[in-house]
Amino acid sequence: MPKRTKAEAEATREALLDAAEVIFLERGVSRTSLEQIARQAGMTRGAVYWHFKNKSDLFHAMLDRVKMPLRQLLDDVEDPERPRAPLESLRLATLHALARLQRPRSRRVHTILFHCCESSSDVDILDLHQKLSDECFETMVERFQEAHRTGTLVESVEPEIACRMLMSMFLGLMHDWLRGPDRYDIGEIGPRIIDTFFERITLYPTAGIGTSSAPTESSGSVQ
Amino acid sequence: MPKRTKAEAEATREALLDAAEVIFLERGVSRTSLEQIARQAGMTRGAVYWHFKNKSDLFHAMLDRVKMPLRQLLDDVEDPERPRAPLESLRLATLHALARLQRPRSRRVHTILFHCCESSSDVDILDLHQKLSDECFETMVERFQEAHRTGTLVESVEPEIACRMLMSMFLGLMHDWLRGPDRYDIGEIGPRIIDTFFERITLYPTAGIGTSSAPTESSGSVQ
DNA sequence: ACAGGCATACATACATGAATGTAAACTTGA
DNA sequence: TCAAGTTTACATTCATGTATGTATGCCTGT
Repeated sequence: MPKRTKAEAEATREALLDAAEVIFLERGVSRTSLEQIARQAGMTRGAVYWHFKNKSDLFHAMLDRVKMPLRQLLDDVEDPERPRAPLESLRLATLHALARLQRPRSRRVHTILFHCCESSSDVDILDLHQKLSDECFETMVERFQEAHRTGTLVESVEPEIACRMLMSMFLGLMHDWLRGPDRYDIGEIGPRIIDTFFERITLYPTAGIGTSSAPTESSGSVQ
Repeated sequence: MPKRTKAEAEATREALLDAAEVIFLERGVSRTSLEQIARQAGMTRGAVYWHFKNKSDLFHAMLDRVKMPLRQLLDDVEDPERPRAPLESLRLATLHALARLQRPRSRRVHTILFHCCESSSDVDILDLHQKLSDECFETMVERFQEAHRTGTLVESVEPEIACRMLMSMFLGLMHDWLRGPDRYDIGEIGPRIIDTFFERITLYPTAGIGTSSAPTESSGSVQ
């Protein structure tokens, strides 16, 4: 029954993307044909070619439905007008990114990105990750540098190294957990890892990280 | 000129695997045909099908030429009769694994594993990583537990968490660096990351690790 | 030692199937 | 009716696996 209303057309588009997520996940991107995606959505290849130029286009559209967590992380760091201690801000952002990752769609798409698609096949994952990673590093390292200046970051820990440690840990944790999400509860392990990391590199002038009563002064710029 | 000597046949086999590394790297595994591999090696598909059952078999043969660094890491931890402190043994093993990764062949193959192949396409990467990762965790966590018992590991750091931190950091660093090896010198950044990590979780009864005799105080476990 | 015979180490040819992209038909909402 | 949305049909491309061809190295009997 062709030709639905405009809303229905949009619904089939979403259904196609949903289907793509499922099939990409279980067959891998390169091994899934557009017909498999169409059938999973209850359509035919014609519908796919109407809404998307080709598989690569569909893939990008699928990615666009989930904001990348690393980018979202940065946005949430900047979030309120209320300035936090830089390390605390980074910690919360990381935890938030971890929480986002557990949402079904985000989890599926990132699993596909990490484990079910090749670099130079249908989409240039390399550049995609590259830009995100670089942008993420540049923004986060400023926080670490500020923490280092203000003495919140343990002095023997270089800001650039701390930043790469955090990013590597997060990346590695994603990679490992998404490989087999049922092996352990990321909602429990993840925060413990993040918190332990920040606990080990943070110098507390007065109180601890605890819940949120982190001290935000220590304005004695050491230099 | 068919039918070479036995040594020559073995040489073509190696040439085919070399070619596979190159082409897999630049085209991705699923997009490379066996003919492309054969031509890169100066052969035809007949040679490929003589030496290997199919693309999956060839892929596994390629993997077999590089011992997996994580497994090699564990072997080297156990290496001499001389018993080391568990954390120091882990640190050295990690550094050694990092060094191995920089060797051209290892680097190429691991780049392929991380970025140029899908999970359920030609080989089951998931299981492959899974077994390795689990085995690695089980062995390493014992070391961390021992360090925790003997007081070498900072008490507020749980052994299981420390183990996952190290593994995630290493995995994430591999993933990130192999994505664009020319962005930074892993030979310099890597060890600094590893050393900083162990410096931050180690309690030194008397002296420090390499150069830095930094005492890790701040043991006032808050909360 | 050497002449056959056989297995080896490839190359070539072919049959098959599957995925792609496009064009044309169809069907219904606006 | 017109165009958006979807189906069906078709031509093309391409990789795969296999079957066959073939020349050479190696071995064995004498």
